[in-house]
Amino acid sequence: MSKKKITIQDIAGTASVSKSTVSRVLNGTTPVAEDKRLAVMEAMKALDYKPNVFARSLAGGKTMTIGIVTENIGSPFYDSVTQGVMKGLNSTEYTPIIADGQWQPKLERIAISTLVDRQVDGLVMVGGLLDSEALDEFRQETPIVIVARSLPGWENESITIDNLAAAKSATNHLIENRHREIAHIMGDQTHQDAKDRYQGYKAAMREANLPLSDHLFVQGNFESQSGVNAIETLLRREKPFTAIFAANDQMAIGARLALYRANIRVPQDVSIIGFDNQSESAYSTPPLTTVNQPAADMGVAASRMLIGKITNKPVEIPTFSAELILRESVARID
Amino acid sequence: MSKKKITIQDIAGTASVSKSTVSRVLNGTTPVAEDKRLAVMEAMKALDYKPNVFARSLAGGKTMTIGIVTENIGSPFYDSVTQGVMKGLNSTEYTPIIADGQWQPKLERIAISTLVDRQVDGLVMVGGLLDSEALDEFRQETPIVIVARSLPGWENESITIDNLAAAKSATNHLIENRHREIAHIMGDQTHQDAKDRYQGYKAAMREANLPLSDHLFVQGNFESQSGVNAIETLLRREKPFTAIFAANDQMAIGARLALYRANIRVPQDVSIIGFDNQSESAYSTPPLTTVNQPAADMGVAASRMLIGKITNKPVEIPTFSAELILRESVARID
DNA sequence: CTGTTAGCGCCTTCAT
DNA sequence: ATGAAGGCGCTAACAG
Repeated sequence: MSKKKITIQDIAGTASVSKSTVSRVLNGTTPVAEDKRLAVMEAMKALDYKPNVFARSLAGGKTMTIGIVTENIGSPFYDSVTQGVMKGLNSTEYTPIIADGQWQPKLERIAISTLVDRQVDGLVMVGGLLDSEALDEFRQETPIVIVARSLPGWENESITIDNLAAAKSATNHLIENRHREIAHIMGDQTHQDAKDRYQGYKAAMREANLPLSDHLFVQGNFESQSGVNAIETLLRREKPFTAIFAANDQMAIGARLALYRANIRVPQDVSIIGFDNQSESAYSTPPLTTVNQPAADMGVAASRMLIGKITNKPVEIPTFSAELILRESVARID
Repeated sequence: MSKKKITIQDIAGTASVSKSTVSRVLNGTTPVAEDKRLAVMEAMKALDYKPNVFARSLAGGKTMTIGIVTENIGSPFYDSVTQGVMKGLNSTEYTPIIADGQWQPKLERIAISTLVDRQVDGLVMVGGLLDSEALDEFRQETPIVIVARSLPGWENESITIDNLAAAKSATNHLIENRHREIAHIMGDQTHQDAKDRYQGYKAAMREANLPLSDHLFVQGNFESQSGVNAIETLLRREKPFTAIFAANDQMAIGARLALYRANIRVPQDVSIIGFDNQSESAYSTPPLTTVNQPAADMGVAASRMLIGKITNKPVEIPTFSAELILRESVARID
């Protein structure tokens, strides 16, 4: 195929112009006479010219790469978001490079450093644990956008849903179906999302004048197994409950399995609501009522927002809202 | 933080040597006097020097990036593999850049081109659809390793398990539990894996002298919904079956849901076996017997193999085997 | 509008 | 063993 790499010089030659002119039509930085422009484009086509990314970066400063920091241990929810980010980048000139934080502040920091050292033109954090100050440090070097995580002080550069409101409406759904003893399986409280969902649950209970007894809360960590454990804990407490609101689908699925083992029927005996609308929830037996977060769309939005920042184009922060997906895991109490 | 970028020149200055020498200790290309070496290293530490990837690539030729081609629509199994690849790269000097083929030959081709244009030092294909010839075209430009897919002619550059054998042993497990009417939900037959699993199933049936009736096969596409549809089809045929072997967990889960809806108990009435050991399978009700593929490990191995090729180090092709994970979805017929 | 001249930061002969 | 010089491919002033 491509024997020798052809450069800007080559096409400059066959188009009888200077390198600069070629560069200009390439980047559209300065107007170029139409005829020359065409000649250049033709030459590029003919020689199958591919600009050298590295030379370009070296000379120009911009690397046309954007860094994505993922936290790949954990919920597939974040994977969807990452997919979205990449998809958003797909239609642009930017290439994503990914580094993994694995939900460990130390590694997250390293990941960001790696990316920054690689001189990415921008950074999108998919979730993450680093606090505002830590990120501020990097923010000076490169624009950053945070998606699927709410961080105080970053309202203008992050994309999230209102977890509190979503959790509240999920809980309300249970209440409307006449449930009174509603247990909550909490997510890892180091995540703001988990806290917000917990608060949302409490708010709903409070407004409905339902007691917020300690025995209704169980600590989980967003993983399925913690859902299983949560039910076991709940059962051991021997206090009645007719519904469960889990802070994510994985724990909800785990809970559902534990109930199955304990011979408790869903939804006849106990109703369940999850969060995130992962595919697992749709094919659970029975399918799980859950809260849908438009993960991929949020990712796409984040990428657009970042590119907006990079190119100094006006960016408005899109709003995303969660939506309750009604499925068979919730029954009405009569 | 780092106000101005410090270059090889700067550290050359503070270490009182020439740029060349710095470059040499940096790359270990030529012996350097121990004292100077130390001086340089100290300077680098002191100034927090970070080599410029782009300059290095421009001048040197190698870009220290490896491309990963993913197919992100579909099974989370491939995600695990990709994770593995990235993890394997993590401990190296190489940075991964990802492009997505989305299980579309056309896009896959574009993805590879993008990566090759970016002058990646190597390429790992996580799954994929392009045929041998198409890949050969790229192979000339850069080393390629294929993982989680078997492609004729690429035995020495791919990492897979023996899908046929695995499927056979899964089917045998059913047979040993005295099942005779075993249905098979096939995966997308454009995937070699799907074909192999189908063949494995048939081989097991044949060897056990069980009839291979047409009404026992249902075409699926690896997605959960196709598992649901498959059961509906099967039920409509009104031919007896006591067990199902699905070509992946997602379809198995879908099948399980459809059975639930049809009021058919698992495993009392029908047993199920899936494939891939995705987390969904472990928390299904009941948990699903499945075939485990060491996805992440395969990914890691692929990255090592690729780097071996790139650096011309001796690489031996590691072997991975699948393992049947016994869970509650299979019952013995008496 | 367009050609010329400098580098960007680093690696690599080539002498020494 | 080490410094000097040239160049990787491209962009960015700077003159015309």
